[in-house]
Amino acid sequence: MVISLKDVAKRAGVSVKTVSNVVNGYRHVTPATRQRVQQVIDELGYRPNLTARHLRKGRTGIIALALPELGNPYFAELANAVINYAAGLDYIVLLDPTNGRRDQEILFAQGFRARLIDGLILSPIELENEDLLARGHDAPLVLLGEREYEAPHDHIAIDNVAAARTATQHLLDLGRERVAFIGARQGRSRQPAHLRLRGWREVMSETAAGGGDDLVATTDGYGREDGAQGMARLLDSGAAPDAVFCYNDVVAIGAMRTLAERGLRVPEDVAVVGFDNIEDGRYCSATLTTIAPHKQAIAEAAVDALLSRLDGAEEEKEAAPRHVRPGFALIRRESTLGRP
Amino acid sequence: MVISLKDVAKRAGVSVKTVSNVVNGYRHVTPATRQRVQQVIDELGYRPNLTARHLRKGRTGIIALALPELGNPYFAELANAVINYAAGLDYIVLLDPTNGRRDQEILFAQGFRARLIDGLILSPIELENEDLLARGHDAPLVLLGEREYEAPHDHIAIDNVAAARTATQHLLDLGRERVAFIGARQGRSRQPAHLRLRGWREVMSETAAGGGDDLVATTDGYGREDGAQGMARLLDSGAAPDAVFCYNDVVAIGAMRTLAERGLRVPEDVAVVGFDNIEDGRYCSATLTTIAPHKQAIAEAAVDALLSRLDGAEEEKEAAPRHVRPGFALIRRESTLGRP
DNA sequence: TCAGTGATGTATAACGATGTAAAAGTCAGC
DNA sequence: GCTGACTTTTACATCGTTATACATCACTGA
Repeated sequence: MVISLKDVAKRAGVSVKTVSNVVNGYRHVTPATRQRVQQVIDELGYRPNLTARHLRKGRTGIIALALPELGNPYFAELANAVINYAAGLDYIVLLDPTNGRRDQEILFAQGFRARLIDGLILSPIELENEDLLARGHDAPLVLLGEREYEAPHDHIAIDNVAAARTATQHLLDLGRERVAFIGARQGRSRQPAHLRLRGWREVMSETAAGGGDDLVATTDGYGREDGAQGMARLLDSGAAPDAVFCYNDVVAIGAMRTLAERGLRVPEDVAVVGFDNIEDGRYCSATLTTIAPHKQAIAEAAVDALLSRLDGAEEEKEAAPRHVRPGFALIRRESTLGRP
Repeated sequence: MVISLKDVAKRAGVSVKTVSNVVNGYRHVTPATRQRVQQVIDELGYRPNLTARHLRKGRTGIIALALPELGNPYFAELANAVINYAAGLDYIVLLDPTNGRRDQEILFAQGFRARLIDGLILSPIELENEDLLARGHDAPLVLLGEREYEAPHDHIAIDNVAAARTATQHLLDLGRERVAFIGARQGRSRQPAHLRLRGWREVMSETAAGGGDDLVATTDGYGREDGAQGMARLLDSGAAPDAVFCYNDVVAIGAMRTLAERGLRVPEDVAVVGFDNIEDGRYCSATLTTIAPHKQAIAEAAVDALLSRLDGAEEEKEAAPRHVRPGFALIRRESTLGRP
C-alpha cells in the first residue's frame, strides 16, 4: 500500500497541508504538532511522491546529460563528475548516450523528455547548426566540447586549438620532426570542428615536415580501434612519423597497440601524445603523455551554466550566451619522455 | 509559454480528452477530428508533460541503475548495455553512482527517489544483509554481481567460483606453479563474498604452492592503483609468483604496470589473467587474458527480471526470487599465451 | 418508426503534492 | 474581557494528464 499525505493527515488528525508543512520544514508549526505528525510519518513509512511534487512545482530537479557513449572513459569520468557535482546542488542527472548519432542528438536537443527534465547538457558529434535552430526553446541547453555552433546557447570547451598546439610543440621541442596526427574525421567538411587538427596544422606548417595530409590519418570514429588502424595506415603509407599527436587518449592507446605489434618502441621510435587524461593513460606500459582538460572545471561550468539559466536572477537567465573556457595542462609522461 | 492539452483543446474546439486520445493513438477518433487536432498540436508545438502523465499513471517508466562508479570501464560498459536495452523496451534508466559506499547503497536500496523510479537494479559492494531486510517493500529490486544476500530479491550474477576456477586452472595448465591472487578485500570477513578468491583457493589448494595467504594480495578497493600496489607487495614479499589472477581487469592493468616498472615481462616472467573483459584489455601492450562475463546477457537479465516484476502477469510478479546465471568465457590473449 | 448497437465525444473526477487565502487559535496590553 | 497582532491550521484550487461514466450520434434491422 502506498502512503500519501492524506493517509498521514487522517491518522495524525491534521490537515494535509500541515503534514506537507512538516515534511518541508515550514517554520510555523508547533513543536507538538510537528512531533505528532513526524511520528505518524515514521510509523507509516511515508515517502513523498516526487512525481506529484514535480508536477505541482513545475520543476523536476532533473537535468539530462547527453554524451556520445560511456565506453570512452573520458565521457565516463566526465559523467561521474557531473553527476556528483549536480547531486551536491540537489539536482539529479539523467544520462543519455547518443551513440554519436545525429538522430539521437536531435531527439535530445529538440526536447524529447519534455518537462521531465529541467535542462540539458549536450556533447554533440554529428548535430548540425540547423538542428539547433529548429529547436523549440524549451528547457535551456548547454553545449559541451569541440563542436561550435551559431546558436544562442552556453558553450563549455577548453581552447582546443591552443591545447593541440601545446601538444604538438611539446613533441617538436623533444626533437621530433615528423609529427603525425591521428583522428581527423572523414566527411565532416561542412562544419569542420577540427580544432585539434587546426592546432596541429598551425604548428606543423612552420616546420620542414609541413602540415600536409601525408602526416594526417583520418578515422571514422574516435575509438581504440580507430587509433590502431590509423596508426597502421600511417606506418604503411611511408610517412615515417617519429611522433603522433592523437585526437584523444583512446585513439592514442589504439595507436600504441599497433606500434607494439610492429615492434616499434614508445617513445624511442615513435613518441605519442593523447588528449583527455583518462585514468588508463597512467597505466599503459609507456604511460601516456596527454593534454588534461580540467574535467572537474568543465563539469562544474556546465552545471553552473545550466543552473544559472534555471535558478539565476532574471538578468542571469536572459544573459547573452556564455562561452566558458576551462583550463588544460600538458601532462608529460613516458610516451614522450621515456622511462626515467 | 507552455502548451498543455487544454490549450490544444480550446484551439481545436474539442474536449481535452479527445486531444489526449489523439496523442495516445486511441482507436475511436474520426480521421477528420484526428487531423484537425493533430494540426493544432503541430502548430502550437505541444509536447505532453511527462510528469503529469507519470502522476496520473502511477508509473514513470524510469528504472534506476545504482553502480559503484563509472570510472571502472566494466560498469561503464554494463551501464551502456542496460541503458540501451531498457530504451528498446521504452524504459528510461537513471544512473546512480554509489561510489561503493554503504550509506549511498542503503539510500538507494531503501527507496530514495520514491515513486520517481518504478524499480531498481543495484550492484552492491558494502551493503549488508540487514540493510536489505530493513527495506520498505517499495519498488522491486534486482541485485547484480558477486555479493550474495539472504533477502527476497532477484539476483543476476555469473558463477564467480567456476569462473575463478577456470582462470586459475588456465594458468596451471600453462605450466605456472605459483599463481597469486590480487584483489581480496580487507575487513570483509563478516560476509565474505569472495567467490573469486574461493574459486582460486579451491584450485590452488590442490597444488604444491597451496591456496595459502602468502600468494594473496588484499586490496582496499578494486581499482588500477590497488592492482599496482597489490602486485608490488606480492613481489616485495618474496612470494615469487609466476602468474597472477586478478579480481578484475583494472586491477590486472595496474598489476601489469607494476610488472613493467620492475622490468618483468608478461607473460614470460609473470602471466596475468583479469576478469570482466573490458575493451581496454584488448589494447594493453600484452593484451589481457580475461574472464568475459556475458555483459549483454547480464544487462538483459537484470532488466527483464525487473520488468517482469513490474509488468509481468500476476504469478510472475509474485514468483520466488530468481537467481539468473548468465554465462562467461575465458578469453585467451597475450598476457598468458605470449605474442604468437 | 424506433429500440438497439457501436462508434465518437464530453464533463468531471481523480493522481499527490503545494500555494493561497481565510479561519481559528494564542497572547499581550489595557 | 476585549481588541488587535501574530501564529498556526485549514479548506480548496491547482499543476497536466488519463480514467470513468455518460451523452450524443449514425446506422441497423425489425
